[in-house]
Amino acid sequence: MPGPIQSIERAAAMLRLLARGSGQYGLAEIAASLGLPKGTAHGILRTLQRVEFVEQDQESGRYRLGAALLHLGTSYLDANELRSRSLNWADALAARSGQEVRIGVHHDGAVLVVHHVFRPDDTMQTLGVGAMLPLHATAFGKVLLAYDASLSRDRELTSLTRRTIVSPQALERVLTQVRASGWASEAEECMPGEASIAAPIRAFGGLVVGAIGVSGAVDRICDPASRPKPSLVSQVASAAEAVSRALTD
Amino acid sequence: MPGPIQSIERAAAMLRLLARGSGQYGLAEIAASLGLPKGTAHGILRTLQRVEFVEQDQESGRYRLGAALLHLGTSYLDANELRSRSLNWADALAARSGQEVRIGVHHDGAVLVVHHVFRPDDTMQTLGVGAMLPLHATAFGKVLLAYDASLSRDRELTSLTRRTIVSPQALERVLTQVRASGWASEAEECMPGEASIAAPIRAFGGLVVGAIGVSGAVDRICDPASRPKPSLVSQVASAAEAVSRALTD
DNA sequence: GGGCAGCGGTCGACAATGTCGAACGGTGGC
DNA sequence: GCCACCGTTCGACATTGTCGACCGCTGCCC
Repeated sequence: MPGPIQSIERAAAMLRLLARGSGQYGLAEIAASLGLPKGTAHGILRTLQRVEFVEQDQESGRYRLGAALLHLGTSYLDANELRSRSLNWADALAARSGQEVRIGVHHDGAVLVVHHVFRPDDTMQTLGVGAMLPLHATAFGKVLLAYDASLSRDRELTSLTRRTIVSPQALERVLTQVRASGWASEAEECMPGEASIAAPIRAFGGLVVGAIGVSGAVDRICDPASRPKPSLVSQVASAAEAVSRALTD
Repeated sequence: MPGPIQSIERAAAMLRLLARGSGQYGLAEIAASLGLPKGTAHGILRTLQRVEFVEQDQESGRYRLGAALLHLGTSYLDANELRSRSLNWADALAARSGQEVRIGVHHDGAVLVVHHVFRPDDTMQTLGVGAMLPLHATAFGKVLLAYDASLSRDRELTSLTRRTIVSPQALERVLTQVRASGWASEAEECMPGEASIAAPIRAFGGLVVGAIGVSGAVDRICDPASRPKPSLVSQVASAAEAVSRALTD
C-alpha cells in the first residue's frame, strides 16, 4: 500500500501551523517550524495562496490563513449530521434552561464545538462554533473521554485554573463516576468563574459520537457548594436522550 | 517560474467540490467531476482523510468534508483584522437598529460573510458566518461591485426572485447610483420578503475592503414603497464610517 | 553611511514521488 | 444468478516536487 501524498500532508501541516498562535508567520518561520527548506515551503505556500487557502500580508510579507477555509468550515457544519439533527434540541435546551448551550465532538485531542446557542439575553455574542476546548477540564470533554476508550489518556494534563484536574488517577476516578451517572460537570476547572454540565449523544449501538451541555457563570450552573444544579442536570440529560433518539431514527 | 503544485491544487479542488450541493460524493463521482482517474482521486482522498480534511461515511463509502476544516475556518476568522476591528461597531449597529447585521468581503465571485449579529430578539439562530451571498442581488454585493473595478461583471446574472436585476446595463446603472450615494440597498432581489442595506468599509487610501449592513423582513427594512428607511440608511452609513476609521488607526 | 544578517523569492538539476491503468472483491439491482 | 459499477490496491514509470545555491531587498547596528 503506498503512503499518503507528501505534498498534501505538508500543505495540511502548514495550514494547521497558521491556525495557531499569532496566526501570521514569515516564510522562514514556517520552513523552520516544519523542518522544510525554504524553497520547498515557498512552493507549497505559493500554491496554497493560489487556491486562496492562504493569504500574504502585502506589507510584512507574512502568511496567514485564507478566506476559502471559512467557506469550507461552514460547509462542513452544514453537512454535519450530528449538528443538523441536534439543532432544534439545542435551541430548546437553551430556551428552557436559560443557559448557553454547546454541542461538541472529539477532534485532534480536544472538543470541537459544532453548535453553539447563546444565552437568550446576551448581547455580546462571540462565535463559539469551531472553538477547541480542553478534554480534561470541561464537562463536554469528560463525557467524550469517559465513553471513548480510543482517546489517548497519556497526554499531559495541563493546569488551567487552581481547580483543574492534573492527576491521571484523579481524572480516571471522575470518568468512572461519569459513566455511572451518565453526565459530567466541572466548576472553574477550565476558566475561573465558569462551570459546565454535559451528557453523551449516542448513535446506533450506543456509540458516543458527541456531547451536549450548558455552560456559564458558576453561580448560574451550580449551587453555593459548587455542585451542579439538579434541574439543569436533568434538562441536559433529557436533551441528550432526545438528540440520541433523533440520530437513531 | 515553476507552476503551482498539481497535487495540492487537485486536493483544493476536491475540497471545494465537497463543499457544494449534497456535500457527500462517491469516489467515482469525484473523479468524474474533476476529470481524474479513480486511482489518482483515491490517493488524494486517502491523504485528505488522513489529515482529517475529509471523512468517509462507513456505510455508503461516500466522502464529505472533515472536522479539521471547521477549526481552520474559525482560525481564519480569529485572525481576520477587518472582522476583529468591526465587531464592536457591528454589535452596536444591531443594538441601535434592532436588525440583524452582517459584514462581508469579496471571495470567489460572491460575498463571504465574516461576521453576523442576530436580531436581538431572534431565538432561532442560524449561523451566518461563512455563508456566500450573491454579489448582484444583495446590498453587500452591490457595494463590493460598485467600488471594486477588478471584480468580474461578465458573469451571468442569475435570477433569484422576480425582482432580481439580470441585465448588466441595469446593474451598472444601480452601481453608479451606489457610488453617488455611498450606500446600497435591495428589496426582495435575493429572497422574497427580505431586504438589505449596506455601506462600504474602507481601508487606507479609501480602498474598499468589505461591506457592513443590515437585513431582514422587507417591512422592517423598507417603507411601503420598498424604499429603504432613511433612519436605517443613516445608521448603516455611520457604522461603516466608524469601522473605516477603526481600520485606518 | 556602510556592512552584514536574514528576509522572501527564483531557478533548474535530478531524485523521488505522484500518477494512473489494470485488476480485484464486494454490492446492489434487474 | 449475472452484470455493472462501486471503492480499493498495486506497481511501472513519467512527471513532478524537492531543495541547494543564489538573488535583491530591508532593517539594524556600529
